Amino acid sequence: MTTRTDSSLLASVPDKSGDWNFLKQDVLSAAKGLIGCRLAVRFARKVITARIVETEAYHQSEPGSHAYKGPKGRAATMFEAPGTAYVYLIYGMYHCLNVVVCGEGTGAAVLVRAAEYESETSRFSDTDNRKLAKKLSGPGKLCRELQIDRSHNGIDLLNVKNGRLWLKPRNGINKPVIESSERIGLTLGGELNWRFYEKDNASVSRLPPRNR
DNA sequence: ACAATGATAGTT
DNA sequence: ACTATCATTGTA
Repeated sequence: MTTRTDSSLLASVPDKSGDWNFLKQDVLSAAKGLIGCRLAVRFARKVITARIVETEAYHQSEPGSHAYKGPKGRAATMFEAPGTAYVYLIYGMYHCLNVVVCGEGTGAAVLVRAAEYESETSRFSDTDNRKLAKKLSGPGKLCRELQIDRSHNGIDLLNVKNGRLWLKPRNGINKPVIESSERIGLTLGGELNWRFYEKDNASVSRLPPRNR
């Protein structure tokens, strides 16, 4: 409830105008910048929006990334234009949604690990809200719930028209408070703190690892 | 702790 | 062709 002008708060306002240049910068800036952005998904009767609260960065320069071995097979999508969707099947039963970042010809993407539904939570009970908060909390759960699969691989997430799936910039003035940790579930590249999530958000998929 | 489930990449 | 591995999750 502050009334004076705070320049650190105003600094994030340009995101509201739909400036996606941060996706074309380094992969870590892109991963952090996507926290707070919204995912819009068109269903038959409505458009659902969900606010991204957890991401992971992947880059061709490190062995944890599918792009490490070059633009072959499924990883070819990671070398396409920033804003392209990279969707793949994992463990035979789940899908993972990534946003391709950096530049065309560079293999880099940001895994969308968790999001929260944007609206109509307050009129439910606390227990219902806790359940709702967990619906999109994990890369596989998010894709299952939003019905995202490999048919969405390669689509342009920055093109609002005629799409089923697209990105919207941050809404609101405050920048999310972001923390980082190691990426989840990797055997290679596990030492990098390339996972980013909004502090204290109930929809984040996991707490940071206890040991260091 | 582990099973479910299938694409992928590496090895015969 | 065969096999191990997986950017996961739900159940025990």
